[in-house]
Amino acid sequence: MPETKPLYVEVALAVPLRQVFCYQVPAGQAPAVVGARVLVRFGPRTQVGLVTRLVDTPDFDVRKIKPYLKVLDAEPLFPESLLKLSQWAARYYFAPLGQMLTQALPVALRQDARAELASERFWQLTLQGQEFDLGELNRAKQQQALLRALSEREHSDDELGELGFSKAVIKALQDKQLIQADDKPYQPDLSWREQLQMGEEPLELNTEQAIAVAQVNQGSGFQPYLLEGVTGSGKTEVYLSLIQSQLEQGKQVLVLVPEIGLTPQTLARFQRRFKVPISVLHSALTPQQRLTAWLKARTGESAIIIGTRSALFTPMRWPGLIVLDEEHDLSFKQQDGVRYHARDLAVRRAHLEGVPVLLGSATPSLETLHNALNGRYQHLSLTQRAGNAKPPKNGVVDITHAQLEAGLSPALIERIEQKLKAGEQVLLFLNRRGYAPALMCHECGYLHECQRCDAFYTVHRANGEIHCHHCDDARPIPIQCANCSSTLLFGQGVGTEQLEEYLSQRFSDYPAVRIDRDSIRRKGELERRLEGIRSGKYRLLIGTQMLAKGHHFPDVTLVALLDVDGALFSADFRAPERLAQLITQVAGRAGRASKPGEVLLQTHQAQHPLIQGLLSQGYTELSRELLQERSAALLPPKQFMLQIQAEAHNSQDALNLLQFAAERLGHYQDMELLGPLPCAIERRAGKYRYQLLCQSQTRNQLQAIVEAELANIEASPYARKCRWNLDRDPQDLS
DNA sequence: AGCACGCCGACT
DNA sequence: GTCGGCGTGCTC
Repeated sequence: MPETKPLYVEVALAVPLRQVFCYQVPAGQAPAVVGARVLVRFGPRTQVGLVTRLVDTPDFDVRKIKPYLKVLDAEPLFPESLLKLSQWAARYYFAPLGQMLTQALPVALRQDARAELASERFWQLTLQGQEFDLGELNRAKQQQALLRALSEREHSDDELGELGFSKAVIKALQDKQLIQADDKPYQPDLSWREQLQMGEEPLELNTEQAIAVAQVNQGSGFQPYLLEGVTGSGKTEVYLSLIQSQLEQGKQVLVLVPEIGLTPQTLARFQRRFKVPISVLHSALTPQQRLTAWLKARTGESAIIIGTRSALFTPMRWPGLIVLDEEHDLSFKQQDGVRYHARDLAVRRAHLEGVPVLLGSATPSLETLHNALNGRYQHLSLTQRAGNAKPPKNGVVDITHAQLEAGLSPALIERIEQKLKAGEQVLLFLNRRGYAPALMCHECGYLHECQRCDAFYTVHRANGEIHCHHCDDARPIPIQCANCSSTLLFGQGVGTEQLEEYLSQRFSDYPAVRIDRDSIRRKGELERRLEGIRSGKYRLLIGTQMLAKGHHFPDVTLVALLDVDGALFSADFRAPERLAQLITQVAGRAGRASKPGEVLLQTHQAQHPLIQGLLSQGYTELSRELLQERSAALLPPKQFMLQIQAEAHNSQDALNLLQFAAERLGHYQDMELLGPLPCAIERRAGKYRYQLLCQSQTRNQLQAIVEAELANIEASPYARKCRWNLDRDPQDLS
């Protein structure tokens, strides 16, 4: 039977409509391939879309179908596995395919950028340049140096940039006709696959590490692993060893890391170990840089691809392994657009690619732990600290009746003093930036409140502002109370800025350093401060979340968490898990083999079961108990959750939609509903926010019910009167 | 989401 | 008289 050529293509467009659109193949042309971008006329505008299917009989009025304007890619942008992954994710997260695909692509490709590595420009001497006497350029040292470099061999534009030659210098020599450009088509350098060049020799693995490596290497095809390794147990060495095995087979490895600061450290360590091309994808790249890294992964030139959440969608020509480090980290969950979880999609991708996926953490999420304990994931454990380092000693400071100074109890101040006098470093963790979390009037007690949010202004002394952390509104610190005009205003509560100020006075002989979003605004400031800590210049380290991630401070022997009470009574069912992870992670920043660390928690709730459990058993055991509690309470990961969030300037507009959704979804026996409830901060940037929580016993039930009802909800008159979104497997119930 | 169309208030 | 407010509807 002769094959009929499809005359139409289905195109996914970046519009929030849960459908694809049909376009005609222009007369006389071969159809665009699935996975290629096409330029189309969409209503009154022109858009870039992705071909998802070829069809010969469209289910749309043929007379209304327009031809597409132009094919942008001769080849699919993605391998089939990534197109499948995007389709799966769009369905799972109840998102339009076009939106999911758009998020999966690098920004440059969402427009009509060419999906090919540009030809490389090489510079070489002209005949005139070869005969040129360098002495004539004694007054232009840069030009002289460039000529000298090029007289040895030709260099590419990029290489010259790395050597520090400016465009101006190159241009000057070109104008003098001493050098010329030669554009050569890009040729991927795949030599790493022939012969793997090592840098540093691998460290010797301990027994547990060796077992973990052997287990993964013995497996074949798809298999998820949880690598549960206490801090300091050498997870990275296991990653490196597994990566080496893959590289030796000519396979690429994708490494996903959390969003903050970890990338340079991890990158440096990988570069020291392997002399292979590494692509790095993170948020600070320009669209063009990102595209280049993406393309080098696709051609197979990059042996290792390191990146944050969205790097999950980087194509690989020879995929071998996916590693996701600090798998419990919240930054793997996308919080706008399609709210996908990079950890869950990494497992899905590994399945589609037929490769192993390794999730690593000292404090695994209960979701992953659940999968490991029930056998869906293979469970690998590292329980020994490298070099026999002792685990930190934990303790509680009950501050029920204590007189606090800048949030510090006398007992803690004394302990800090002892440590400083002994020449050691101290780390103080306070998850509140700014000077004080509120501005209070001494006469009338008024707390200065943001006009657009249900929240108080945070006082920032350094720049003389009060700042709302929820809507970003900022204004000068008022001189008079907004309520009674008194001038007796003071900061209520303690933030990192105030803590630093206090400690700098109290322990003026010991330099303090603060690491939070405010203090490291300037580029390179974080690196400078971390270097100062490593070199021992700073003795007192003060920080927020930021200090809890990734970095290790071997000379710190006392870690104190100043205020853990807030999280003990949170409405979010994940709060205990998060707090336990945070405390364990912060504690893990400190100490080394010869100097074990000590961890102190300041709390009004010294007897709280979570605190006690954590102190007596540690995360490994406590997490199993928390998991059982979750099961008993029929919460995730036992059951499956969808959060519908709505916001509007008029609260009723948001509530109407959620009530309508609750009414529709409430017809199903297999669906349990909670709400509509106000969000933790009900009004934010002038909008009222509510949520509806939907739960089912199985993923499939949830999928089927929501799929059946979504169109109805969307078509309701309320849907247009508010902004709303779906968050499957929500991580943050605020 | 955009963008056009459309139907009512304050301006040259 | 028309400039422009944002409500409603549509996009292969």
